[in-house]
Amino acid sequence: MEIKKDSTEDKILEAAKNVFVAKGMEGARMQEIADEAGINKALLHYYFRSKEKLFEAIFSKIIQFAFPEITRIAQSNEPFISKIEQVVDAYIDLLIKHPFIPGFIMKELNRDPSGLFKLVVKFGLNPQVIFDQIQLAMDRDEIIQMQPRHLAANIISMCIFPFAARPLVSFVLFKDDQVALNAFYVERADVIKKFVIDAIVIKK
Amino acid sequence: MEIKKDSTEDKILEAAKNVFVAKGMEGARMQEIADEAGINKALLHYYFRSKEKLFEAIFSKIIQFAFPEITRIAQSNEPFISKIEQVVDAYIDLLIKHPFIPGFIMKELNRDPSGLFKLVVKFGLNPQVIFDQIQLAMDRDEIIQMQPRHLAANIISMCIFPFAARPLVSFVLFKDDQVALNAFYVERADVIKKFVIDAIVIKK
DNA sequence: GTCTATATCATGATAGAC
DNA sequence: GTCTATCATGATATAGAC
Repeated sequence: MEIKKDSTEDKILEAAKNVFVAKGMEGARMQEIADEAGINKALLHYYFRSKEKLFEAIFSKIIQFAFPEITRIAQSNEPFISKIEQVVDAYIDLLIKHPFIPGFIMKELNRDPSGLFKLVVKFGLNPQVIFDQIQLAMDRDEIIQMQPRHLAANIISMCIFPFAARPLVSFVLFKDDQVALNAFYVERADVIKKFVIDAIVIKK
Repeated sequence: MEIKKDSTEDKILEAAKNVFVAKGMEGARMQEIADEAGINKALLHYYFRSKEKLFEAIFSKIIQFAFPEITRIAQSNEPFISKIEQVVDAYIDLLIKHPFIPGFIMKELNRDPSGLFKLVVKFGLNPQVIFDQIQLAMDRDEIIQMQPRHLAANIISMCIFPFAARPLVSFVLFKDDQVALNAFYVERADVIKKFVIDAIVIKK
């Protein structure tokens, strides 16, 4: 996610990422992006024809980053529980390193859903593969019976929501104590894994 | 959440709610609010001095609505599990009736956190009461040991996130089949209750 | 490629008639 | 209270010199 090189185009991309992430498409100002990049507004339009095009460039980069290859993990040959653990670890790790991603995506998701969908399709996220794997684990009595979509929703929700609502979590749960907040996020991976396993694994 | 009466002020509030919810503070246009209310822009400024003030009026109404009295449920004298069930039912019921709330709050949460915090404090949400109740249930061996903040985060996440990310859930999980999507939301309450209970209740 | 200066337009806000 | 007309600002975008 570090775009930084030192060409002008890279400086613009890095600056635009920061401003768009902080303010969103509507809140961002071309002037602010230019200032942050250390250039002037005209150059932004020279490299990217319009604000819209610049935003799309940034948005696309971030989406690629935000959807890790969970389908790949899902199709591996390991036990189902092990796959869940890997997915949770992969997500929490990504979110700790780039905590701005959920807030950014959720903001733009409500503004212009179609823009996101094109990219989701383009990067080949295939939910059916995941549901099939869940169903298989149920048929094998590895886990209890439940609708695959709900299981997926539960896991993803517990991973992403505390990051998407970061300002609220910080204030309500930790009175803005950032050290405690960061510790909380690090703990999330183990907490979620244990919680899910206790909920769905069939005790023998 | 229905503001509708028929005075001009009420028409403005209703129109402003719709537009602010759909577009957010930055995306909303005074012209559009005026059109939706069937009046002209000047009247908006006559009733509410500025866009900012109008937004605050709407935001405050919605926040009051979004934080049901979970502290009240928490302090009742019922078994802990029964309280969790009531909280989940209350939340899902609210979200099904007003599915726009999470998206709206999350958008503004990232734009101006302090505005939300003032209101959260004002309406007296006290997380410590909830954590104490969770701790008590653990001390009584009703549920397994885990950090109260994580348990709360897990439950709230599973309730809210699928609504906050509605366009994504609709597209990725249901290919925009709205009937199936609505059924999914109705099922959420029972699914979450069972999931949480299986994860934390100590089997005797 | 990079800059200054400017065109063009949309928006929030106000003045003033009725 | 409600309207029309207008202002003031600030934004995206472009023209043109270097």
